[in-house]
Formats: sequence, structure tokens, C-alpha cells
Amino acid sequence: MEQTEKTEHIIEAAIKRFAHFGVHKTTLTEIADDLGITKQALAYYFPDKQALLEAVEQKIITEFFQLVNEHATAAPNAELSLLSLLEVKKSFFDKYAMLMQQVGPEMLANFSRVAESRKKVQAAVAVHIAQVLEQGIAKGELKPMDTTEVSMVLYETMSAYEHCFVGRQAVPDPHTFSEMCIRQKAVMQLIINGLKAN
Amino acid sequence: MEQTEKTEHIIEAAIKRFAHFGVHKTTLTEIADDLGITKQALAYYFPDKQALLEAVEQKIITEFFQLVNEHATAAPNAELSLLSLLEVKKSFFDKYAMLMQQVGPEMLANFSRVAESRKKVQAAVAVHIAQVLEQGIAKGELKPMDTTEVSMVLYETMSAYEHCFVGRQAVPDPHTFSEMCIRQKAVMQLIINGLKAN
DNA sequence: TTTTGACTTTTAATTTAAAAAAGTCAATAA
DNA sequence: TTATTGACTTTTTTAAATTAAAAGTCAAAA
Repeated sequence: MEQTEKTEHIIEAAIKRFAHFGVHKTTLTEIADDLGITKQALAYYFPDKQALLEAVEQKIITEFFQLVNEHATAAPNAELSLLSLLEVKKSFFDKYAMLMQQVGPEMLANFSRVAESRKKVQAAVAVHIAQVLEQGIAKGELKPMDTTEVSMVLYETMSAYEHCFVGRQAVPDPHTFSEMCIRQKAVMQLIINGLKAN
Repeated sequence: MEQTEKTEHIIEAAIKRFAHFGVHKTTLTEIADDLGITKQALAYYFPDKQALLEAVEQKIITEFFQLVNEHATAAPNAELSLLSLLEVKKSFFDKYAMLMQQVGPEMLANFSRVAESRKKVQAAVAVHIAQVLEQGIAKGELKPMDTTEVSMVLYETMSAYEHCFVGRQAVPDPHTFSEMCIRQKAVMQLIINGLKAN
């Protein structure tokens, strides 16, 4: 088994633990045990926990943007494109529950590089939203607007709901969570209504 | 000095401490000291901390709705009425900083009746918003809509931002806070745009 | 190149002890 | 009877110490 393949296996094992129990609550030894190796062997591929988490996040981020782009190109208009973004987010929350929690003081202290990369993801999503808006304007679906400003507001509002309902708490209970998604969609819809050209 | 007057003095002294240092961090002895009495004397008027906090909250709630109603009747239309609601909220955050924090597990555990009354306030604000929307519809300013649903969304969105920026943390730093208010206003404006009749 | 045993350091969880605050009540004064 | 207090008990917080667990290191070996 070559190195690339091995690191992939490790990342997948890490995701299973991280997504289910949270980064904080899973030990490197547990991940190593799952793979039938020792933590020292694991350390050979990933020098420390943060390095492993970075790789995990990178994989998920790639998956996320791939899905976002697929949905965006498939969407017939800006409105449905933005709503599908919520769907994608929802599916990621379902799939990677404990990895979706917001950046808290703990992550900032222990995993500063990961916290950094989260910021980049946020910025990238905001840029994506802005592009969707611009295409909507170009097609006459939406009124002209300051797309940067509006995309910021849209992104922040979505985040605020996530932060509010899910927060940095443990396992977000399924009912509260799906309620949150419904609410999120409702605000998004109201805002989009105001953006549409008459 | 008669009883009513005395309890008023106590409430005011309590507000000063609560609003500045938070309920949790101020002791009944401190409030009593400020008034030149002992905590036992204070206990004569308010049997426990929760009773005092209830009185404090009641006073502030009354002040809040009075101001809300003044602003609402003074506002020329629904749009400005809703935006002025944000101004009123902002002024209360400025004035009663530490008393404005969201209901957390701690308040729920120690001050259950206060937590209850907070829920009623939330419901009342949502009702107020719904009324403003209905008047806007009646005057032809706004499109017909499910006012209950929309008022819920508006209220929740405002709350989500507060929760997100201010949270249940200590002193919300002034810059972050005023930034929050600007953002809040931006979302509100976007949503209102979508509610307006063409 | 990869893995491990044996190790040190750091961090997290638990316990314990001390301090502070809340709450009680009989007595006392107005 | 109303209001207040001293002296008290109970509960909650805080701080310190202990312990346990996880992270990280490295020379030796496969």
C-alpha cells in the first residue's frame, strides 16, 4: 500500500471519529486503533493532531465546493441556486455533524491554522453567493444591487442561524436542527423576494 | 418613606448593579450596601434574588414596550416602524447591557420564572411586528402576506444576530456591538424590500 | 522507509478544601 | 404590626491539588 493511499485511509478513519464524536473527544490512539496501527505510526504520516485535522477539513472543503458548484450549475436561476446552497449545507451538517461546529475559543487556541482555513471557506462561500447574484442580475432575474454587500448579509444571516441553533454545543438534536433549516430557508426566501426584478 | 417608594429604590439600585456587572456577578449584599441597609432588610422586600430580578425585568419590560409603542405611533409607515424597533432595541442594549444577554442554561436553572417571562416578551414583540405588518398591508404599503409567519422570521433573524454577536458572554465590546446593529439593519432592510407593494 | 517501545510534556478531568453568597429565623426596635 | 438586624445554616463558587489521559518525542529495530 503506497503512501498516498495510506494517508487517505487515515483521513477517512479520522473523519469517522471526528464527525461523530467531535475532534476534541477523539484521541489519536482511537483513530490508530481503528486502523490497526499505533499512534506513532500515525504520527509518521501526520506529525500532530492539527495536521490530521487540516487534511480532514481540506477533504471535506473540497467535497463541499464540488457539490456547491454542481448544484449551482444545475440550478435554473439565482433563486433556486441560493436555496440549493442551503440544501448542500444541510447535507453537510447531517453528514459531518461534529465537524460543522463554529470556530470557538478552543479551536482558535488549539487549531489556529484550521481556524484560519475556515475563514477562507467563509470568504469563498460569500464570493460564490455574490457570483450567483451577479448572474441573476445579468439575466434580468434580479434587480441591480451591491452584490458584495448583499452576499455578506445573506451569508451572515445563514451563519447567525447556525450559530444560534447549533452553536458550538455537542450534538445538535435532529429536531432543533431541521427546524433551523426550515427557518433559514424562510429568511432566505424573504430576502430573495426583495432582490427579484419586478 | 413608604413601601412602594422603598421597593422602587431597591429596584433602581439593583438595576445599576445588574446592568453593569450582570446578575450573576452582583451580590445581594452589594445592592443592600449601596442602599445603606443589610441584606436581611432587602430580603424583607424581596424574598430572594429571583424575586428582585423579576421586579427589575418587569420595570425594564414596561419601559421597553412604552418606547416601542411611542416609536411605532410616531413612525409614518411600516418600514420605518420596523427599523425604529431596532433603534429601540439598540438603546436598551446600550442602557442595560448585562441584562440583555440571552437566556442561557444558567438563567434557566436559577431563574426559571424570569426565563418564562422572557418568552412572553419575545411573543409580544413578535405580535407587535405582526401588527405593524398588518397596518402596512391595510395602507397598501406592503403586499398581503402571512403576517404571523413573517413576523416570526423577522424576530428570529434579529434574535439570531444578537445571539451570535452578543451571545451570553460578558460585556459585549462596543465596536462589535455597533457592527451588529448595522448588520441587523441591513438584513431587516433587505427583507422589508421584499415585503413592499410594487 | 516505516514502525514500535519507552519515554516526557501537556492538557483535561477529578477531587478536595476554602471562601463567598444565599437564604433562614428568632430577637429586637420603631 | 412593620421593619430591621445578628447569628446562623445551606448552597454555590472559586481555587488549589491531585490524578489520569492524551499528545508529542526519539532512539532503536524491522
